[in-house]
Amino acid sequence: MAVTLQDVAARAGVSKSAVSRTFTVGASVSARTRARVEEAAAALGYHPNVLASSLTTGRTKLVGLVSNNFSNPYFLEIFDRFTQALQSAGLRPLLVNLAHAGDAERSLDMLRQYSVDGVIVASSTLPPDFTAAFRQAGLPVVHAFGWSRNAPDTDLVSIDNVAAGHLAAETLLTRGYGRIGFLGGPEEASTTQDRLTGFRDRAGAAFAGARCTSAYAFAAGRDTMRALLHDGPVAEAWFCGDDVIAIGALSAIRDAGHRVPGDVGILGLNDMEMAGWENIALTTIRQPIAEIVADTVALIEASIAEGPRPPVTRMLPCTLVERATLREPS
Amino acid sequence: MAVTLQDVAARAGVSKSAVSRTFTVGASVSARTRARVEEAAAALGYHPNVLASSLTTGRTKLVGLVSNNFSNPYFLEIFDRFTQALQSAGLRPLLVNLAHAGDAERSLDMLRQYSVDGVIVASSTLPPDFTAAFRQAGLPVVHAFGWSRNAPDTDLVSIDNVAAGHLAAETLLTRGYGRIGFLGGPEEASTTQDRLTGFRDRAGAAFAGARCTSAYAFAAGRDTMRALLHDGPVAEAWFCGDDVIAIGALSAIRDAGHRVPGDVGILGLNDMEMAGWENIALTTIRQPIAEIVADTVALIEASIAEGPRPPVTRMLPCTLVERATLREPS
DNA sequence: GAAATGCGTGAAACCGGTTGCAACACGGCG
DNA sequence: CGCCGTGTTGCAACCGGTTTCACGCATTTC
Repeated sequence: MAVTLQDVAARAGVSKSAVSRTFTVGASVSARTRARVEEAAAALGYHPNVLASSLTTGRTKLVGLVSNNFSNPYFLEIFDRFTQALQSAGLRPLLVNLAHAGDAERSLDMLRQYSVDGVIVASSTLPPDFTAAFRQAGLPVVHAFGWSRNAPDTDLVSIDNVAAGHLAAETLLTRGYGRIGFLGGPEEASTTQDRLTGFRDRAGAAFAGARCTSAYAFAAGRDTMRALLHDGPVAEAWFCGDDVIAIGALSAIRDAGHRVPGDVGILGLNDMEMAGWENIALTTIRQPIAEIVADTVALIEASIAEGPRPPVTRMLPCTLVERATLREPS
Repeated sequence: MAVTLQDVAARAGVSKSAVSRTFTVGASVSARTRARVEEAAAALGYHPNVLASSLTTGRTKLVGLVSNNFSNPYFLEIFDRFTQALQSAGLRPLLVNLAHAGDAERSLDMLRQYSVDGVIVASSTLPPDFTAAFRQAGLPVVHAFGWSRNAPDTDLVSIDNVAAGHLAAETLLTRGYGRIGFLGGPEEASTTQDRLTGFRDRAGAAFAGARCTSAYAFAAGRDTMRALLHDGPVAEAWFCGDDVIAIGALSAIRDAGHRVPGDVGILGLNDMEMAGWENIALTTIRQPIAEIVADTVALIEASIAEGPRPPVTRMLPCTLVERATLREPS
């Protein structure tokens, strides 16, 4: 079927070893042999079988890309960048969708079966021992966009969520909103907790309360805001733990006849592409997603190349993106 | 490092063959041997190495999932479903992002290197000979959500885009819009051409003209609609070849002071999740994405299991989803 | 009771590569 | 001329599995 090492060796009139060495960087081959092999390989259209070589080298160049956020459009941007960055690094993303409850264990087995070189976990709401399980299996793991309290010894790349909470509270207060509240994502997400902590800290007496949604989804933001408008607590401005939630909340607020940003202010988090669309124009806190992805891939590469080392935590700063859902600073 | 077949064999006191057969369905093993092997495997935590077995079986259970639509949120829904469907079928998605020009060839080599069992191409704007290249390499290929004119012999699962064009024109005319136009996606996309063909056919004398955008993106829809409002052709209603484009167009129309759906009607295509958000409420034509994905995966499974067969084309019907960007039928 | 049938088993070859090792060629040196 | 070091090469073992094959054994059949 496919062209093998053997075929190339036969055609070039050399041994298998010679061919193998031609395609191994840093191996000792004479210029003459290399030329012959390369010519034969080109003529036959030979491509080394990564999987076969992985048997002896122990490297598959496969990286598990694990997530359970397949409904938040923000993650498409994340996947886009991850796949591109991995491809540039010569690594291949094996995508794992943790949609259902039982998927976690099975995925772990699966990634082991394919002997992936490393795992990137992109999510803030995974079962807490999931990341740890990889780590325990001896696989390099980097957790991006969130973290597990139960896996303090894994690499982590993320924004500083407490600082994001600070920035949010300061921003809302600066704009002259009196009572300010927090409308977070799922309660169990580490990011939600951290953002709330930072926000409440800085809001002080102006803190009007917090509510969590069931998911990072428009409907969740809309319904929770509806309930909030009906039952309270009331606030003049809300910091939402995610842009999609913020957009849902916006929709509910306008439906109820309130004006944004005059009556109510809304501040999102992420700066997903849609936040910039003119008919949404969400003021939001931007995650430096390019840097997060680049750092994550760099860490995975380093772990693969250099073996185990003490875990690294990298917290990146956020910035405010001014649009139209918050009053101008007075 | 990892537990191997050999380890299990030693512990169970049997040969490698016996262990291998225990994990091969339909192989001949006595109940007693099977029990012993299973116990040993469980005790050791053994999982067969798929990659090693792929050497002899020729099956990796890896499926290339190739796309270049990583900026259209609609595709996150598609990836979500594909990954879930593949996982349920015991297959693993190796994600390939064709963002850059040179990626196509390299990806082809790459997928061969990993000896994937099959390839799913999810896009309508790929270089036309890309799909054909897979086919020529002897790999099962299914093209979903579009097709290549140069690869008439590959499996195809898609909506009937000409019929979608018919439906669009009929719908707009029924709602009493006089002059109707088409605002399509990228001109080179097969889907754009087919939708236009169907639309123009049925619009007849009411056809006001067509314009293509540079990408499936909000900004493209917005900018093209701005230009259209400025330079014409003028139309009372537009059929947009994609929801994101439609949403961009909506934004431009409202910015220009026109009312939707009174002055101008907008009809999208896809029914992505955001189209249903109350603050967007886009009337659109729904692609039966669940069926497309299910059929695609079923075809890949069949191709892998049964080998080459004549190519299959499956065209699924679309339905109209009523929301708020088109007048009610009179 | 002997021969035919069948299943279950292990040894060994093989899948497509990599790599340790020993053999070898070559040039430079004393 | 002999010795040595360097650089190149092929052989063979190995990675972790699968599969062919022949054989042993128990069961069935005449």
